[in-house]
Amino acid sequence: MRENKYKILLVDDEPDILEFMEYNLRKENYEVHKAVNGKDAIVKAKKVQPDLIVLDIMMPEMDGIETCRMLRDLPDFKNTMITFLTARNEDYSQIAGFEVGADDYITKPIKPRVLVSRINALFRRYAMNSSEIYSNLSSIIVGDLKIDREQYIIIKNEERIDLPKKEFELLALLASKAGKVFTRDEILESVWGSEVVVGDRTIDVHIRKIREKIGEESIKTVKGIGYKYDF
Amino acid sequence: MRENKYKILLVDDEPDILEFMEYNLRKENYEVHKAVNGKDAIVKAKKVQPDLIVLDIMMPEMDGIETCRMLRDLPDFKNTMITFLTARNEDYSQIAGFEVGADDYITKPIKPRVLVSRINALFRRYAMNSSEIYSNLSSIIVGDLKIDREQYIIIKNEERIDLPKKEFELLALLASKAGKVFTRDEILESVWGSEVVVGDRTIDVHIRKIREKIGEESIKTVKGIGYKYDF
DNA sequence: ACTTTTTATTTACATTTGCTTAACACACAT
DNA sequence: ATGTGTGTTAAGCAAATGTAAATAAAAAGT
Repeated sequence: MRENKYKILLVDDEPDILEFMEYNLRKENYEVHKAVNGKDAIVKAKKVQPDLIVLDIMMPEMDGIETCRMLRDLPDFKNTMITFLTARNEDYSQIAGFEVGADDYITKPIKPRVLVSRINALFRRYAMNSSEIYSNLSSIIVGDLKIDREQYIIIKNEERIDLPKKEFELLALLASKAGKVFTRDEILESVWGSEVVVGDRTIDVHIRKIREKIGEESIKTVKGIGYKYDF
Repeated sequence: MRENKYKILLVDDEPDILEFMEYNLRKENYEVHKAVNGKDAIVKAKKVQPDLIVLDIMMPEMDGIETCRMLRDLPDFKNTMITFLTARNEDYSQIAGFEVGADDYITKPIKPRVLVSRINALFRRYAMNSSEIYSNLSSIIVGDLKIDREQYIIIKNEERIDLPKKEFELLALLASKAGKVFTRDEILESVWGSEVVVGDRTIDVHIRKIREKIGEESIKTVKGIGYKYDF
């Protein structure tokens, strides 16, 4: 178990929303801090060293994306979880957001139930990543899946699954940071490399084949952005 | 059993972390030494000849990966265990440090329990490698195969098979770590040596001849990666 | 030293496998 | 309706590996 509470920093220019989120997250026993703009966020973040930062995208002066970029440039926050708060229809800002290194996003209007379960899920994975399960460096374990780089096989329910190279690399990427949304560009960059140019449907087809082999549930589509491994 | 304690060299630029780890490892009866940067690490390592070196990746001047590379270039530390200390959630592209020859990694923040059990596990493996496997150096047994290095012969089902040198070395390599996929490069490096240049089909032909003699099943092709011995 | 035999490598092609594409279906939002 | 993005399928293509036979190199025998 954990000695002290998880720390969350909420960043939004609307005090009502801050209050609302704070109320719901405190109930879940998180330690909540608040900031009302980008600059404030950076100052507070340095002070409290939160485990998770929730950033509203639309803010006057310095928006969430810019704030995220600045946070990621500071060594302290290279590995802090960051999730965006976005209005449902802002496709453009969403896409820009993930290239800056966000892990997840939550859409407005915020429903308490969704907010809480989403954040709980993030912390579940976060806890896993730092625990002993990682004892063997050549294999990643996430949920009921074991990805063994050394043997180049996947194990699910004691059962071995062989995947071709591209499928393996793609799954390994998604699983390397469960819960994080990977944009199509990130996937291409990482699995195919920067020079290679492939068609629009290539990733989808690979995703489909992986789903065929390990089940439909684990890989979730995030429309307009990309895919994430979830369990 | 072992007459004297295992020696561990801890390398980190933050004295607090050094102290913290030292305290927990001494309790477990390890002999602990410390270094505060890469250069210092190499000096101390030469002096104390540790069994395990724990290297922080993020260090000013010479980082952990660079230090590891330099250590591995010294004949004394070719077989010393090295593990990295890394911030959690660093995706595995950064953990490319393992190509430098690390044995494990431990994530920060460090929990005493995890640290200790992880290091104990490493020494358990270490002890195995230097006792059972090496004491028996002349013969490896995997599945229904016995590989006798001394006599340069293979025994399968009580039956003696002699293989020419290259085929023998190749099979011995694959069998030395059953299940592990050896890339073509690893095979070339290990069986042919780094300077030798041979054609594209050379390995395949040898694999084919081995399969002809010991059966098709045991050596599996992993397309795009290499071969593995599996049973 | 020369011949023979064995082992290693290359060549040229066959075969297999996996990757990508194209064409269309579907879902969802405007 | 129309547009945008993703799902699905099958087919063609390309890359990686398999294979046999020829050649080269090394070892062994005479």
